[in-house]
Amino acid sequence: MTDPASTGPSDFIREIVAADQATGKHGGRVVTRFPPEPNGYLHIGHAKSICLNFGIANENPGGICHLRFDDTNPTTEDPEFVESIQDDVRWLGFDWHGKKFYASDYFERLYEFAVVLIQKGKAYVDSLTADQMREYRGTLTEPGKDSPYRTRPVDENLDLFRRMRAGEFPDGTHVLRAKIDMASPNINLRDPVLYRIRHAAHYRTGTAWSMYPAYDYAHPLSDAIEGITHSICTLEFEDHRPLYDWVVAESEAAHRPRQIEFARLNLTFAVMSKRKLLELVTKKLVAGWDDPRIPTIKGLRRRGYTAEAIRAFCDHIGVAKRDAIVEMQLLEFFIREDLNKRSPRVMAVLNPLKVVIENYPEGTAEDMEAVNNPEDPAAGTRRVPFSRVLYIEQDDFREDPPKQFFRLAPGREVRLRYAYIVKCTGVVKDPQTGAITELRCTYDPDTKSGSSQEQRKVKATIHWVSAAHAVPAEVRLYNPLLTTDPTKVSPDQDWTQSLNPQSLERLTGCLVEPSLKQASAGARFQFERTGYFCVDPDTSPNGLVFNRTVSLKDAWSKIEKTQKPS
RNA sequence: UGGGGGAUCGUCUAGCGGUAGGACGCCGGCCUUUGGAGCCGGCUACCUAGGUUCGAUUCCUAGUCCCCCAGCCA
Repeated sequence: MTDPASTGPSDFIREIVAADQATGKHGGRVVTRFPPEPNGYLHIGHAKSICLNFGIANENPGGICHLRFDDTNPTTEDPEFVESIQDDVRWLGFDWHGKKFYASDYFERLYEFAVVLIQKGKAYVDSLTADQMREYRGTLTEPGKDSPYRTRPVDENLDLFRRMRAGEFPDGTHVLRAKIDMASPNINLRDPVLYRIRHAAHYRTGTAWSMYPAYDYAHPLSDAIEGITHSICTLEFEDHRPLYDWVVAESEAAHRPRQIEFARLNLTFAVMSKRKLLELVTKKLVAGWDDPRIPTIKGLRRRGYTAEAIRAFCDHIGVAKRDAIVEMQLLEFFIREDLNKRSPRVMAVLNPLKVVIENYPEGTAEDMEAVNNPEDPAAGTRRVPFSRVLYIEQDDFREDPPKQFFRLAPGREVRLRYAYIVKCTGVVKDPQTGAITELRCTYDPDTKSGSSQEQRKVKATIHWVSAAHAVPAEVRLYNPLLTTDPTKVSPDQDWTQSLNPQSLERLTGCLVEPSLKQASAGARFQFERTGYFCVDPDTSPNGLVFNRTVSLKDAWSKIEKTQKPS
């Protein structure tokens, strides 16, 4: 038996690559590419593709994965996106080793290929309007019919195409189309558009061009030019493959890449479409591309996700052709698993409840020794100040404790983590509202953490902070952005209606242990018993701000739910 | 009612004619100064119907269901 941990991911695409390597199909070369269009930020779905393409390249000796910006539509693309994409790929831990390309680099060569196509009688300039073209295209069940311009002489096509480039015609007046088969049952083969006129400035080529190549033309040729061996894309391009192959073959490129399709990633309760993500950002329904509630790489990163966790997730969801929706819990599992090993533990009280230890001397404090990470002895220990007045979590006290509630209640004992066992002796309430404002407790000096007298067992240990030493902080809790399954929302209704109004909970009165005072943006911690948190860039000298990356698994909340069936 | 794909535990995924496996999740238990982590055990699946075969999730046939395609988006 081989150790599954040492074999790495395996899937049908890697099998194809391995088979090609075995037969020497590409002379031992493995060249993949990640080809984003710079019209938005990368999200977790792109991460799957990145891990696949760069992963395959990394696994094969001499393999390489190109980063190519598929920038053939100047109206939606922007250098801001180019920057963010590069940043995200690097952050995820991948390197294109200088192989960074742009489809726009190939515009001149693409033009030359197109001229050859025209000369061969394989492409023509069509002057139908967009509406007419739609009519001529036919339907799913009826064949299309030839455009009257389909038989335009080569010389005229050449002249028109040259003048399209020169900018002589307004948008929409002409297109260059492949001459394939208007009766093909595959609609993509019914003379697809190769070039369209667009008098728009391109972020890289400026106004040099007044027409731009279409994806179906630029993409296969870009792959061929770069010597891509395996061109991996998502399922919706499956029926474009005959066109992909046609373009490569007709252009007589020296190299023949193979397109292979796989199912894109879907995640429960996550907004994954580029269109919707853009809508959230532009309508300011979220704070930006890095809002921790959206599954962009920037959002996940700000939320506290690690590149390692995202990569582990991508390696474990697999690559296949069936449509699938991965449960968010799986992503959460991988971030918990990673953070459990690496993040230092601290005590932080999110919803403070004041506790006075009546028999503890006033005006003094003692330092308690706390373990930084029980999973990593090398992380050492730290000192946490303890004193007479503390704060504990409101959830850790119940005046009328339900069954199986092990925490503090009148007359009950709990251990204060790394400190003493305390007993609740009294409850102080607001005379007007009846709300609990303070707990009175006594402590047992013989039960100090780590002391030799420490024999007594209590059912629960709770976290705390010392009132005189604690540091105030804001804590942001994130809940799913969508209240309903995104795939269940009918296309004609406004999907933003299903946004969860409680997706962001800002807790402003939190108190954290003093060791956190100097924590800098990006630092990750486990708040004991609560979850994993990271310092948000909004943190300033005026105050700490934490994001909850993910909660800890919570056995009590499950018990509680079964107790009160609603 | 054209064409292209796909159907295996609740979810994701393996299987390549020979005991249907893993992960997440869920349910028990152990352990625990985090109701965390860890450990142990359990749960649930081959879309249907025929056929080939000693033997079918796998091969064949016919169905059923799901996804994608009628942008001058990618």
